[in-house]
Amino acid sequence: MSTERNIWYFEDADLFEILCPTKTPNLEKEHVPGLYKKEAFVYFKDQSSDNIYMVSNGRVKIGTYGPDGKEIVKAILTRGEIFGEMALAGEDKRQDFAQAMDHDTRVCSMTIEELQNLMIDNKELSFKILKIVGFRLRKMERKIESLVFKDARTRIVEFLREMAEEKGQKVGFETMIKNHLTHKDIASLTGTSRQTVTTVMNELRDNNLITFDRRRILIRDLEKLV
Amino acid sequence: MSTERNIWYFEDADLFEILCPTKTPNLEKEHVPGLYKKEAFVYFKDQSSDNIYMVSNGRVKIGTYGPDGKEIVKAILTRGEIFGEMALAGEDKRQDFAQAMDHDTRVCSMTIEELQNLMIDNKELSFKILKIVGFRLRKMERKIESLVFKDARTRIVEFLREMAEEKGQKVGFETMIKNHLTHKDIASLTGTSRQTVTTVMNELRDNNLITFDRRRILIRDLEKLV
DNA sequence: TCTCATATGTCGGATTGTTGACCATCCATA
DNA sequence: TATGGATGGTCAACAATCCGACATATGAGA
Repeated sequence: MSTERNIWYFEDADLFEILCPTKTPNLEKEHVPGLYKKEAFVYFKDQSSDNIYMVSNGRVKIGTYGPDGKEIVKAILTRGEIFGEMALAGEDKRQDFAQAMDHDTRVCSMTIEELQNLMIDNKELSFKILKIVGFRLRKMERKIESLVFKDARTRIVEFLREMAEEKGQKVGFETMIKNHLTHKDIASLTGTSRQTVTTVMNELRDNNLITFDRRRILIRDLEKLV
Repeated sequence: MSTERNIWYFEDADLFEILCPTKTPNLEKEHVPGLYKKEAFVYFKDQSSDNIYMVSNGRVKIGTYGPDGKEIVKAILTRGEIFGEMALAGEDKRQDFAQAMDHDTRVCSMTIEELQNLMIDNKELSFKILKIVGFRLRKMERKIESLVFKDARTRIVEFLREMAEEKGQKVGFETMIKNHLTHKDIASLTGTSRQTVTTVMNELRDNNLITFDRRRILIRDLEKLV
């Protein structure tokens, strides 16, 4: 634990500042965030992996396609979240696509080469990147456990809790999740079907545990949502 | 795939030297590999994460426990493979346990602090570690896709193929996998049940695609195994 | 060699969740 | 404001596979 503290001690390097340097406009030519329309792709599957990105505005969907061509959504990212970082870790071609979900989606980027050069001079940055990748890894492991062990209903409920904890705004006991996802998205993220999501969410609403409409979900009491 | 494998082996060699330096016995006091009996734990779940390990001999099972106390096997590692590396990436307490599977299991280790010091002086090592973690991440992603998309039979078949490609010995068209796992282990690794594994494997045997006994599996022709 | 715990093989019933089908609702935009 | 495509709601039928139960086989250790 004290070890832990030591590691992150230096780690003040603010990734946001590095990737989206709004404050230091001396090199601004390079750092205009990419602007994407709704549905536009930041990158496609199988494209070569040579950039790393950070969401500055809007939402970005990371996903891939199943054997039958059906889309799997792996993650939906919002401001400040990094993606495409697998390029750093030896990925050759993109395994996933990255697609803007909102109209005014802005994404900052940097080539792997640039970032690697920064990392060489900046140990804290290296550790931070490692930490980010490690964090993803743990999240992924939890997802696997969830898929193996838990039934569809539980997976959906846990997904809602996670969303609420990560991106929700607390208002007293209640937690509000904006940026509403479609049932289809939630199904894909939890490995269930669209119909099951609908059923479970309605059941939760009937039990007065949540309310929702097409653009937000309100969780009455995170503690009680089981 | 070839790219992937090249990277892996090339770097592995180095790491092996660092973690299990058999050739440079000048500091041998430190580098006697830990010796574990069958079933002995290298670390337990919830123990603090302060070492990184490499299997030198025998097999090590990485796993955790489900809500009902049932064991989930996440990976079974053999010589040259690294584990416990999440400690580097900010893990505080072990999410998994690591348990020796064979009698004379030997494991080399190094504290995170030591390794971090090495990494600070050795940029290449940092990148290697990052790649290893990234490699894990991709493997994990494939596993998730597999769990979401594919039925039990397919998952089991793909698992056999992967095992064969990673650890099998080719003999002409045939591929032999030693270190036989129990059906229970395979079930846990693929997210299926013990009975389903038995059924599928017998079906494969009936179709003359594989043969097996309790200590090895022989795949007649990797191409044809579908 | 004998014995017992562990591993494998097989079955049918129970269950979960997917699938497809169909209708209702919403909302962007023409 | 009219309209079509996307989204949400619900149902019945079906399929996969898990689970419990039980029999058999194997092999490590007494």
